[in-house]
Amino acid sequence: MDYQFKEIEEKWQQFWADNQTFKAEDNSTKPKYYVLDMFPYPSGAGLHVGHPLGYIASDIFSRYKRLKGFNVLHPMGYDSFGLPAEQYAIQTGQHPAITTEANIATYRRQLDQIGFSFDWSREVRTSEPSYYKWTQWIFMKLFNSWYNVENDKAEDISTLIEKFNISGTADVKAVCDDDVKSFMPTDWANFTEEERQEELLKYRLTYLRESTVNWCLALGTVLANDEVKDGFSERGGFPVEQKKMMQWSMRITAYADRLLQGLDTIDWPEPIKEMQRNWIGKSVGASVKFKVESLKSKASTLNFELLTDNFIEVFTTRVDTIFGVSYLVLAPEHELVAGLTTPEQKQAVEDYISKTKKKSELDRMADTKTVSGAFTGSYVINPVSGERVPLWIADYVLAGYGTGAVMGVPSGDQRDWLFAAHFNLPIVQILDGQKDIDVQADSTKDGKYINSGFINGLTYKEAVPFLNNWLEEHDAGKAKVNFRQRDAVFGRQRYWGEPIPVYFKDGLPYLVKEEELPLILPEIDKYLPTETGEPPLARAEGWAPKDGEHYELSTMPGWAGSSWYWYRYMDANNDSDFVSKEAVDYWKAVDLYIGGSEHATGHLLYSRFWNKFLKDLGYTKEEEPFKKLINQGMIQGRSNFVYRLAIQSFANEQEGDILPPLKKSIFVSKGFVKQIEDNSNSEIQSQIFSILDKETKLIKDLNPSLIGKYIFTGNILPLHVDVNIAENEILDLTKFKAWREEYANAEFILESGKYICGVEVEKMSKSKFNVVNPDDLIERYGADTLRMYEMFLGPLEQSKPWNTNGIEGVFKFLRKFWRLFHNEEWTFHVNDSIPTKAELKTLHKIIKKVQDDIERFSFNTSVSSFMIAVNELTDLKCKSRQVLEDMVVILSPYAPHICEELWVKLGNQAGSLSYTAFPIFNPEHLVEDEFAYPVSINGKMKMNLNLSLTLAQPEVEAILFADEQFAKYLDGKEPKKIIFVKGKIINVVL
RNA sequence: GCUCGGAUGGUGGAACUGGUAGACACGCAGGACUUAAAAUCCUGUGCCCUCAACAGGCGUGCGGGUUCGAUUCCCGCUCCGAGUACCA
Repeated sequence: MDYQFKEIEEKWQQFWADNQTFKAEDNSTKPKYYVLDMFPYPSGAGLHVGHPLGYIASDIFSRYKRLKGFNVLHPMGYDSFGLPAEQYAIQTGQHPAITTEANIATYRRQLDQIGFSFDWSREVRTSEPSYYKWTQWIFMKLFNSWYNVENDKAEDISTLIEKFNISGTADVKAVCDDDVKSFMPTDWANFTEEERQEELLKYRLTYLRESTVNWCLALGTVLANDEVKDGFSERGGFPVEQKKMMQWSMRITAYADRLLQGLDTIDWPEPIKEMQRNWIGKSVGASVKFKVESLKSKASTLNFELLTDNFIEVFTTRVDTIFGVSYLVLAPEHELVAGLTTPEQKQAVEDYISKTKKKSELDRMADTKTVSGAFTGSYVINPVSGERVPLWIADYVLAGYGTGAVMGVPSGDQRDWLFAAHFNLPIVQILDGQKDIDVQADSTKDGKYINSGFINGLTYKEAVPFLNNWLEEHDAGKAKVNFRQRDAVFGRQRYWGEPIPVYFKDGLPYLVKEEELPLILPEIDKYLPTETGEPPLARAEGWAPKDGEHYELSTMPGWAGSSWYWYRYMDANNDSDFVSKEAVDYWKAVDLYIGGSEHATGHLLYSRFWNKFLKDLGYTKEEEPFKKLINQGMIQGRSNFVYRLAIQSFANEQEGDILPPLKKSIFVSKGFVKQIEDNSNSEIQSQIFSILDKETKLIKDLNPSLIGKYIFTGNILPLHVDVNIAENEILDLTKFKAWREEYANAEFILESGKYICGVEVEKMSKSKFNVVNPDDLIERYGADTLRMYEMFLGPLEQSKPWNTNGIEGVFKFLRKFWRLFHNEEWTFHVNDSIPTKAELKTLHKIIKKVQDDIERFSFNTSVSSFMIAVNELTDLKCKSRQVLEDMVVILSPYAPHICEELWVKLGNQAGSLSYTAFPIFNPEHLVEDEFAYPVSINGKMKMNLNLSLTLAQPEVEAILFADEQFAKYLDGKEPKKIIFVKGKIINVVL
């Protein structure tokens, strides 16, 4: 029978499901391999053709690894908490669990029909209590932990309490809040329970603290930094503002250095690593204290007490330039600004602050050219030189970074230079290596210091440690490392997320008991905040802790459930642990992770953080969770356009009713659009006229009293047309007329009898009619064709527009492959003949090629090679069972359904294909004894010469000079040099 | 601005360590089969010159360099895409 993909694919998908063919073994002597796809959020729109790209690649890889003798873990599940289902719930009242369930069903159906080899017995859903129980459990572990800098790892909070008991805060080196108290063990002993809890909260790895957060009014929730793009929420694009709120946060900053260092140990794409490095933003430098000059004599109204011993701390990466400081700048929001402003400058400073406030976050970011600022009237003292330095405020200093204060060194920093030039502040050269500092700043580190007091004559390398020591000795600063990364806000004022397992007593948070987990998400009547502005969970009736006042009303953010899910897959149905020790010992970490680069600074950073934390507590083994990461490229949409002529009714006459607007649309094929626009094709012009004349006449015949005629205005409107009704840019006119009622009687001006559509690359979206659905393609060509075509499209990591043109080629290939196993009458037919040399050569070429390609994730090139192999075997009329059976195994990771079918027809047991052995490459079959040497003259290829590969240069030269054709090229000249590379090339230099 | 990608026929792309540029596929053109169409099969297809063949010239974004030889390595530039942005 001809290749019946539908029947074959349904049959094998059913077989795999019934037999749990892809269930990974828990106890195996085989080496393990863990292939993971990024956790999908089951959206209502289902999968479009871009989504499965990465899944197909990881599936090919998984199937290949099984054939190579690995015990492969290849799971799938759903990150099923999230905003879209909740937004939908708000609009419709539908419980998000119901929407989510329905969406998951769609996803599952779509995934199944592509033929993925997932181990569905391990499916997880983050919104299931059996799953989020463990997300809550990890939260509790974080709450009960602190970061001990001495051991550079997280430890149970009890070890901190012990330190407090024995020596107070003296021995504690922790990553903690800035406002922790210093105390003696006796003080600790005298603290009340509330005081102790309050203090411990400042050390916990997840903590509650009043902090500035990104508040999104439209979504009614706070957002993490990575969820905000250019001042708008990433989901929905709503404005985001800064607000002070009591919030749960995760002390990810404790891990900043380890997160940074770990990047050097993992095989990830460089751009992703770079994004994480930038996000963490480590700067090595120094903090320096500038004492504030006493203002006693000048301003009697100021608070002297506050100021006398006050200082401003700045962070700098160029402490060596400190003698070049000509001013200091505070962020306008800095808390000291008000106190340090002199009465004379009060007006100017307040004006500036109110001007800054009016600027939106976005304006402030966009406007980086204009220099602005205001003088506070105060001075600070440069600790190294004792000089008075004026204190300014300016919005180029960000309150959120470093200390919110900057020392201005105009000669070394362009931004400072512009500021100084604008406000006439001194620009002092500090290195003899600096050039042209009257034109612009020179940030060089070359040369020796000048105008720099006690570091004059030193080099950069000498000056930095010297200054750091000096500052520390004089209590004026010290070497310091600063990070851009902030702690991650962890609470969301939303319903559809994991409840935070915390209740409150006397205003302090306490964990619920571990036995009470999971803390189930309660039912509520409406998915909206309460009238008093509390989160939706405040609506839950009777939802109260046994002890204490109320539960935490925020829920966890979207990234909570996805920050540890790869461990759950190792042991998905464990009721007593989030994952068993045995499972972790065996599976360890993800070997290959495939997903989009949009998770670079969110999921991929948080996951690494939780992973390190779980390792610190001894629950897991690996410092890094994802050993190798591949980013599949984005599939963009490819829109098709039709071009409608803009037609008007026009009349010269005064009397009578003018023609009604033309009901008929006239479309002109792409090739004529430009010609019409520049009036260069009179034939088309007259064609348009005659159509319009005909229409005019038609209407006037019906109603002779009408006046005027239809004319073409000269404008052409490009309109999106559904990509599914055009093929290879040729519009299917029948389908197009049926597409929209108003086009039923449309007219077309065709080129060579065809209507050619325009093309543009855009985002894939419904409104642009460029969404291609895998279901339709599977219906028409089958899953095996879709799988291979998605790979054939180009390199996995490259972004590209989807284009269905060409899928026929892959489909034809599979038919041709099927035909290899059949005779003219489509009867299955192979024989037991001994393979010929040529057949073996083809076979071993493809064995090697596919093996090499898969291991370097070059799936597109193996598809081409399969085509070549099948073309060759077809030409050789190969019917050898031995060769064809190996072909089935090699192709099976790519096109599993057709291969399963042929495998059984070849006499093998159903289902055994997935675990058979990948054919072993034997290089002997590729050994050639002849080679058609390209002969080039001066590097330009001229001819081929068939020579034995055993020949060395002298023999080759002899044959070459005896060659007639070559003599022609030589044209009597004497070669200067002959380069001979065995098996590669002969190049003659004339 | 900075960082990271990328640029090869009409199209998607191949050429893995410098060694025959354009594999494979789409599209297009011509042919076979057919009453016809679809499907299938065969042939051709980088550009220019040429009726055609032979032969030749030009060709991997642009300009240089290294080399017997460069899509591949080096220097400078242009354009496109992604990320990031007063980070002190």
